[in-house]
Amino acid sequence: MARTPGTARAQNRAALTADIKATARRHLAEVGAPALSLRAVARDLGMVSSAVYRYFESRDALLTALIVDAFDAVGVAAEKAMEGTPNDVLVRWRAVTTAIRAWALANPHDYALVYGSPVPGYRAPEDTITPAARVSLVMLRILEDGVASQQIDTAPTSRVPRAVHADLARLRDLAAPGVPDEVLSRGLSLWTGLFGAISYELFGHFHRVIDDYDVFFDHQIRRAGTYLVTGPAADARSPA
Amino acid sequence: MARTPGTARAQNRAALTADIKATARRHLAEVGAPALSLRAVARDLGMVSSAVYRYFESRDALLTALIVDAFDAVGVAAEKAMEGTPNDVLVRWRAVTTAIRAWALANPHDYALVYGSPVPGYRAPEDTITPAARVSLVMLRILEDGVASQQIDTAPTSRVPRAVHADLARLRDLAAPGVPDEVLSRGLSLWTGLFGAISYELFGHFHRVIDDYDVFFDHQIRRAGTYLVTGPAADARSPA
DNA sequence: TGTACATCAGTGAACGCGCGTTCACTGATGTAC
DNA sequence: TGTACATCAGTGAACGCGCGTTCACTGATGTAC
Repeated sequence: MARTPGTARAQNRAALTADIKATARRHLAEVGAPALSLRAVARDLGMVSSAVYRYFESRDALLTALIVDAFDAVGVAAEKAMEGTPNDVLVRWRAVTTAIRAWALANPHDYALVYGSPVPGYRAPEDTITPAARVSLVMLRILEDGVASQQIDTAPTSRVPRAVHADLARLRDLAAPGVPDEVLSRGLSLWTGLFGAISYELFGHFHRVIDDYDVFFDHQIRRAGTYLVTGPAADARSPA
Repeated sequence: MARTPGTARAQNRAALTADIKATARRHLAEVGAPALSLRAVARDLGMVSSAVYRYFESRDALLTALIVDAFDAVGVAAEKAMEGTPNDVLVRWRAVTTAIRAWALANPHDYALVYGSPVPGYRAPEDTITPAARVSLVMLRILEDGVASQQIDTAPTSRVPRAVHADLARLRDLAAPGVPDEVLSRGLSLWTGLFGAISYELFGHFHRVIDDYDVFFDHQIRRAGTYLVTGPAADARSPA
């Protein structure tokens, strides 16, 4: 059992690392990422600022940890929403997107941290790529299962340019076997659209335009789900 | 002619105000909004930091001016793209969205300033609302003309919840006469989707997924245009 | 056209503050024999 | 089980820096008569 706990020192270390991150997240929620201060975090924990350097090698390293955690959190939210749903594209799409939005509303600064403007001067290391992809894999899974069970109309509706096909093919091989260009393309469009909708709401661009965001979002998501499954109107289709 | 020029002092004032803004924009492009420093701007102009207070009452006021300018700039970009186009929804949609993306790519920090995370501690005054709306009016105009000329399929495809209808009705009365809920709803969805797509690209979320952004964007925009005009597939339509 | 006064632009010093990071150090916890 | 040494956590002072904003001031530009 000496596996997780380890020595008392190691335990303390793990606990304090978690404490620092938790405090940093609280500060993040108050002042935003660019103003996040290592000294303030230390002060809040009753330790001297230089002590934090035993746990995080720099302010950027702390930010990276927060970013990784945020990506993981939104990934977990999406995965949980997916769990236990039947293989019904509309149901899953709605459950997952609703969960992502709910997470964003509950953690606006984490959302802004990962989906808002990049923090100036901060360069994301490679370690963030895997956690960042997590939430997208849920989406791709919906597409995959939806195509496999023939819920999603896969008929091509527009010519896919060669360069786009190359990108989609790579993505398909990597994480979405069996999902044709047509559906991947539709899916990516809805996916970026989802984050556009959440950002618009969260960053206040619908101020005085939309009053009831909950209902509006759900309505838009249902529309999007329909489009995902059926594609555009038949009269717009030009066989490839 | 004493209108625009005015006294020599007033001219100097106008010129220096413009210089300060221009310098601030340059700094913005280098360090981002949260790190924008009034002192650094002053230094760069060879003046003492307190002198800037003759022109902008605070750092926030300077930021507000930059925000207003950015909103105006993207609005102008969209308007210019719209000018001279025939009343063809697909052509206009493509021209306008392409212009907006081009502006964003050319001015990433301005884009981030207005469409990215809000600057922490900064509260946008009401003066930003009108310039912020400018670019959206172009979109609404496309819808309006497209509906009036019967290019856009207006057949309802899904029940619009009451709360959403209320919001859409207000928007219609304000800026989009004659555009039915169905089309407004579709349009808003594509509109937020546009900014989602640009943000995804600009903020690096498609790193290692999409290689050729130009082609990808254009492909997605054409898809979206088709959807805007025709709506979802007929078999998905449930008459209201 | 000329003078007297008011307005304005820009200066320079100061206030009070916070930041990230380094470094030599003390004292506690762990490890090897 | 006990001792000697190595590792580590946390301290406190310091470096060097930058920030927004205020204020009393000088000197130039404008305005009214």
